[in-house]
Amino acid sequence: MPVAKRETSDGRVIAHVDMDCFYVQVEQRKQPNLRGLPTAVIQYNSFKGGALIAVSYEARNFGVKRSMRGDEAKEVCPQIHLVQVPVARGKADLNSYRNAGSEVVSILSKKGRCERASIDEVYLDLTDAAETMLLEMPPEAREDIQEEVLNSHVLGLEIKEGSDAKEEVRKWFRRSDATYQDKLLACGAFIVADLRMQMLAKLASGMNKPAQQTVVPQSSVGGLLESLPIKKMRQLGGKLGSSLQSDLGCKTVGDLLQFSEEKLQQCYGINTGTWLWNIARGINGEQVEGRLLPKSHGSGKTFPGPQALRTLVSVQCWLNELCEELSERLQSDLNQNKRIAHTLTLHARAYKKGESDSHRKFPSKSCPLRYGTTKIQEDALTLFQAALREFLGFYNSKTHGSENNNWGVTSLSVSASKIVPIPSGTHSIAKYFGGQFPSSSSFNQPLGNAFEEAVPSSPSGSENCSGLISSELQQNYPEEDTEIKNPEACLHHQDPLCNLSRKADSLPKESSHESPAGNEDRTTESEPYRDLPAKDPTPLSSTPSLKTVEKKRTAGNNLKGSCSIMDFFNNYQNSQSSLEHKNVTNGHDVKTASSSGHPSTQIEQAAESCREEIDSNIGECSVPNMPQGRQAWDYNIDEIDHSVIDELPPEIQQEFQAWLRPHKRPNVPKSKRGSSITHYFLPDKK
DNA sequence: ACGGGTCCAACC
DNA sequence: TGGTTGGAC
Repeated sequence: MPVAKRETSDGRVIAHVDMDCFYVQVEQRKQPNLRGLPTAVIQYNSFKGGALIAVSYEARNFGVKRSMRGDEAKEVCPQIHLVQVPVARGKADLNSYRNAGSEVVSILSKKGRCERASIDEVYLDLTDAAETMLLEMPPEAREDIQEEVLNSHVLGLEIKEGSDAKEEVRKWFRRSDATYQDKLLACGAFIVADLRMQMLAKLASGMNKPAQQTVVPQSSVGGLLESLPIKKMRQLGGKLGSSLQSDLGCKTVGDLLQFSEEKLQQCYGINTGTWLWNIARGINGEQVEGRLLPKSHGSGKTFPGPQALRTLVSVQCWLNELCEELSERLQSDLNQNKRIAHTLTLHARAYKKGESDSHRKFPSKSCPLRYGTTKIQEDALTLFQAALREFLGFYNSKTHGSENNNWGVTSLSVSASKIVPIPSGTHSIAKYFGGQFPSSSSFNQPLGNAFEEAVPSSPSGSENCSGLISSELQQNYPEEDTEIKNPEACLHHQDPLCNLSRKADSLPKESSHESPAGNEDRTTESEPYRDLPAKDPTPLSSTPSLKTVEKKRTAGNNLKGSCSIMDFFNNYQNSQSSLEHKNVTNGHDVKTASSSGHPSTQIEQAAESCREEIDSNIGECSVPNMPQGRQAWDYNIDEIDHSVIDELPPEIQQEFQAWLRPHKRPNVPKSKRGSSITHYFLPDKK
């Protein structure tokens, strides 16, 4: 666990924790006999021995590199142990790594605010803990300094020839004439060393990296940046970094110093320009976000070259797998963290045969996320079909149809975002969602935005905004029937015709005789309740049962999206009176409730059942977000005497600090930039 | 045909 | 504001 610590310009002590070859460490914990041996983790054994995605330091010593194939690694290092990434549902399953990453965070987060940057990378703000330690046990008073600490790299500390490095480091940490910030930093180093020992115990694997802990005093930042190659700087490893080199002639971060902030802004925009100007000076005002949980979940897979998916059935097959995984993760997020995702997005890559630009853009599509594996699968497929039609072109689809062999999908992924916590005190709601959703409790409000463009809202407010695609799906794949029961048939050999002959027949070939602009969509709208759920899992019929209609009326309020739990709270906080809102949500006048937001979801439906509980909680909602509360904050920040800040409650201090940080500004529109010579310097505009 | 994710800024 | 895209790691 190599760790770099640094002080930011505002004097905070930040640790960057980067678990190197993390996947290997996790696998070595699973198989302790592999500890200390040259090991690599690979994905997909089939092609040239699989792709290496993590390499232990023992293996690196043999010249094994990431992005080698397994076969190459064996050549370079015959004794290497290759461990495969776990596979579930025919795809890489990163869950064990994700969970191990959570373990890491849970240890680190005891010492300070954590930001989970990736599966194996965390930023940790140790300022508070370091301050406490400085008071209780200042470095100069320490007699015992751990080995771990003495092994630190201290940037800027010269170790003279023949001198004892550890002694020098010890002296550096303990020197009494150090600045306050360096003493704080020293404390940070002690804390990190301690954390690393804990991690070691937790992961129980060898410490692989030679340079395990690096301390970066403020005084050495300048020298560091002066010689740091542009490309090594975070965020500059890509096109921006290239542009900096080719257009401004910068080889190192320090070379940026010669350019004014204005110049950099002209070249790269107001925010990037300021950011560049700052980082050249070692200034990075970004604070560590106190966020332990991911903002989204995704599941995807690539289908390189010949493996490309060429039929709707095989796409559906794989989408089902991806959605199943996603749904599982959403379910655990709900159970463990009491969070609900609101948006489902589908991404794909595809090529079209016979077109010169064979990899045209495949549009991504999103829609409100309905919980329940089957729902997610249905919606994902519908999104895919919408995107595919766009991809193929509305007119082309008339002649070729989407079941043609003219396209191939080379990657698929589904993701869930807009994840918000269930308000505290409503845990019974979580319980409500904890189990599987009975399909009977659903009402199919299939997809909002994805089709709104194709299906204009009727003036009355279009209670049913589903389009042709989804309705075809519903009809051709009535529940229970649509499910591909045996995905393995698809998974093991990627033959799309996985015992689905009947279903393949029922695939929507209809799309081949549909009108280009999607006008036909409207015709299906003539059955207003077509998409409502049957109470029983029977195929949907075009003549809805009374029960169904009833369901729609009660739950129908939610169709306008004003009644989700979160919306409920948001609206409240946006200064609507709860009474007023309650009237709306409990009433049957859908129109007045409609303001914005998502069409209905099951969650919202369930929310209705829990409304009383929410109402009782809402009374305890904090008031500061109410208008009066806001006004209290409406003064000039510059007029505040900074010395009082310390006396404010921590929360307010934080808010105040936020004001002192650099603010992002909206970027200047292109038209304004393009008028000058500066557009010549815009990044990578060819 | 460098995989599978995740996050962010910019654009519309 | 929110969906969509592109980029970065």
